[in-house]
Amino acid sequence: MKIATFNINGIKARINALSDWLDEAQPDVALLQEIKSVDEAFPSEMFEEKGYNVVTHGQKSFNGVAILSKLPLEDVTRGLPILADGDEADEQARWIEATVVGKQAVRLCNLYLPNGNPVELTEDGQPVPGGKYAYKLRWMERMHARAQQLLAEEAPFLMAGDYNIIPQAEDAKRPQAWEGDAAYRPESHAMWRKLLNLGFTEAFRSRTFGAGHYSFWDYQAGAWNRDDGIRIDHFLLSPQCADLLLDCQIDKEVRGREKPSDHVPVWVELDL
DNA sequence: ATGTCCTTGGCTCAAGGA
Repeated sequence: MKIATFNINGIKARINALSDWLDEAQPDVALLQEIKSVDEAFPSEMFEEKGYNVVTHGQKSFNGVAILSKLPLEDVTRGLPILADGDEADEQARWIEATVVGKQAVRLCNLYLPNGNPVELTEDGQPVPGGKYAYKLRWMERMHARAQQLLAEEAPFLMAGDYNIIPQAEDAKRPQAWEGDAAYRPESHAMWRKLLNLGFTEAFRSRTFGAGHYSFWDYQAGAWNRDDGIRIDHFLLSPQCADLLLDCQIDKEVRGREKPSDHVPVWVELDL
């Protein structure tokens, strides 16, 4: 089973690019982020005609996630659970879960992690409460709690999407340019490791080593032409899911096409 | 650090987000 993640940066602007990529890459499942559309405006019919089931969790203008799947999507839930006193339901559409059943069932968590910039810090270096960076870190804390719940089931599941996290220096062409950025700050790296340390396998790095592998190139300053990219789109696999991993690749060439997203698809092949 | 793109409001450009 081929499962892909793809931040499309707006469904209206990406209809053709997305359609073409689906036709040739033929993923069984596509986890989409930044659909930037309300549910009613998402062109589900176009994907249903290609044989996909479609579920969305959208909002106006920003964010929004969707799942396309050739297999039925079961037990769909939207949003991260409210996990602590004082937590409010997330008004931002960034998380959707569903289960697909191949040889066995696998739970799919599709996420669009907050960007977190600009970073605002207090005088003693703490993220300003209510600021975008504090929201990112708090969101990661909630995601961590949800991951713990799912791990307790000891069944295959994955969490994939746009993490807005550059894991290591080798994941950026110019790492020094990202120092201080919400995707590369120490607090962000600490939360990323805290997630991984629950026992996840980062699919791409379990198979490919070394620098020069990116999933995002900014539209600005000729980043694509200079291959000035970062790797921020990831798959985290639960132990039972990692055992099923056959392959993980980045569809880099998609970035060089007509009217591209600033992200490219990343996919895993699972023995399912 | 900014050589861009996407969205919306209610236009023909500006602002916010990334």
